[in-house]
Amino acid sequence: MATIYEVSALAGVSLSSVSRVLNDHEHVSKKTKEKVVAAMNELNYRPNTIARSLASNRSNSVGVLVSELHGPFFGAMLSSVELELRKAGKHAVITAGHSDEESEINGLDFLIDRKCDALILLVDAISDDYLIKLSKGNTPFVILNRNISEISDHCFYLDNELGGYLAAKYLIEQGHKEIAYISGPLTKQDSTERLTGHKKALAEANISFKESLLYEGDYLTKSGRDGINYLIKHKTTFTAVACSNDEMASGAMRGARDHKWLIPEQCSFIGFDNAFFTEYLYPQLTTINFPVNDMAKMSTQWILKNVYKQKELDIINMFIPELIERQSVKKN
Amino acid sequence: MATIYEVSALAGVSLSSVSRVLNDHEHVSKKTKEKVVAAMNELNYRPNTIARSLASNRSNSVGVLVSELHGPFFGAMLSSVELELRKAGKHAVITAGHSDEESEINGLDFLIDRKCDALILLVDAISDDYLIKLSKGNTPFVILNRNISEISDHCFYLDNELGGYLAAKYLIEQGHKEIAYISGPLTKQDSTERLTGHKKALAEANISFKESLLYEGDYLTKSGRDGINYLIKHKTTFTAVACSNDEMASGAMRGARDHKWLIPEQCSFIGFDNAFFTEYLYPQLTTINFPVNDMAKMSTQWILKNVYKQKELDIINMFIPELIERQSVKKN
DNA sequence: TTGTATGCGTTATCAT
DNA sequence: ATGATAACGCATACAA
Repeated sequence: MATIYEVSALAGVSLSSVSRVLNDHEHVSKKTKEKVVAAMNELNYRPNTIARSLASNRSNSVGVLVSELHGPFFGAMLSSVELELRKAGKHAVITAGHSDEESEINGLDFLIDRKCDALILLVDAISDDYLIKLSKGNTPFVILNRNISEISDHCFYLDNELGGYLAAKYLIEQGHKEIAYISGPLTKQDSTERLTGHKKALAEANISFKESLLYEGDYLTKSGRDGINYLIKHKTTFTAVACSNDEMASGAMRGARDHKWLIPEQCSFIGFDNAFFTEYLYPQLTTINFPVNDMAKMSTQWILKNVYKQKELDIINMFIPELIERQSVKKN
Repeated sequence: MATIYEVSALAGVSLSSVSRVLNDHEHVSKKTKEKVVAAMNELNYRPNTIARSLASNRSNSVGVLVSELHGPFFGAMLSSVELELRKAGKHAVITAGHSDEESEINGLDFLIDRKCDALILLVDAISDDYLIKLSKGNTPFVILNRNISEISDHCFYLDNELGGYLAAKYLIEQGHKEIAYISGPLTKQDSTERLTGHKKALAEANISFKESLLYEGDYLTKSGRDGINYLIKHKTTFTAVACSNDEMASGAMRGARDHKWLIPEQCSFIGFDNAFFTEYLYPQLTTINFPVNDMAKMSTQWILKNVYKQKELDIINMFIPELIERQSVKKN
């Protein structure tokens, strides 16, 4: 591997000059620039990014810390971020936190230690306080899917309450009064917000919320199935079930079908997120759209603007959910 | 940020001693080690990984280059790799190649430049030759989902031909003779292998393969739907359709249903991969199991063994697919 | 076992 | 506009 030394020797200029053309500095004569470029090509020179990072304290890469690497939601999110970053000539360094505090902090430290210029965080185990403290450090970051008021201009999230509200309201409009709810972990902000919205819609329609119709799942498909089984086993009656996300909704439909229920004739289902697979379910799942891609794009553009000074843009921190009407809900 | 200098000063020992305890060297007296550790704690010292990389030429991280960051297959794969790596105290640096040669090489260079100790590659645009040449370089790597004979001991892959064979054989056993086939891009090795297996099973049963029953998709859900529409539009007749992966199978089922077909009564479907969502489809999808997690785990263990000298293990390069019988195929 | 000195490949601060 | 030289923070032969 050729170094900057050899380039400078071959080009007959100083180290500094080589470094300058490398970094697109102004004030370099056309002539020397040409000599340097020629030498670089001849030597097939490739800058050592590690050495650059050490000397400059930056890396042209942004760290992404996400709860899990699989699942439709995270997948979509990672894809958008990486694409947007690469278009800007930056790289993503991706790591998983597994919703475990120690593990998340571990991943965070890794990214910071690797001198990422900025971070995109999608974490739920790390406390608000920790993040607020982190914001005083010197690695800028944005937070996805979570709103911390003290640093809310760095946060990008969905109006989850509105989403939960829209789902329930729609079911009610279709004539449903007995509505079961399969929730995500109630330790997570988005879960509780969605549930809050759900309750709000019920209240507006003068329908009382029954604890017996609530099941707390974990956002994974299987817990949707467990949820419906739980509800059936406890002999609760309901004509529709709202789910905190699409994966649980698909699990719930599967569970209902195991009991020979007809969907949506005997029971309606509504999901949340509008994951890619929802329109391939049968019946196609009515759900709430979560503009993940927009959110991911916006957050990386925030970084492009604030950290790399690359572009201007209007920042939107809160995104709006919308009802996607398909075929899993029936007029009652 | 405290440096090794300050630690050495506070501990009253030399730089080298600090460096030694940092790297768990033998031949360090208990006494000095204690002094150093104490100093580190007091200063809240955190080693600079970049400087370490520069000086040592390694990074304790392995690079992962994958075609896409989303999709059930890649998600499962990334998850397994990251988990296995972290258990071993190593980190994953993940990047996407988007099945585009320039982009893949770009990602590859990034990982190599970042001094990853090893690479895990799931790429399909980069040529065999390029990879063979790369194998002579000094960054060790493994290749997933692809077998290049010259470096086959670094390759981990499925017996795709067997998979395609098993799927078709099963359909034939159920009495199907007119079998449509929705394939992945025939430029990709796995696609052609699966198709080859399919044809082999047909041949064994003396059923001639009809080009008119073949549709070439792109592994995405939508192309499954497009495929079934194409087949219907061209008035081909068939009682079953085999798909190169589960996503296309789900799209195909959706398409068939749009035409009011009953599944599996009027038409049977079989997928490939056994993605997480297949048992939540309706009817539950009969498919071929691809042990992605095992493969991912094996490949990272190969690295743990060969690069980090961490563990012994028996290497398996080729993984075996199995039929997963569910409810989307009917006796004909 | 411990310490000294040098190198790793750049960037950045000065002069010139 | 260009060049010398000192960081950057650590690893590692080599010497002691």
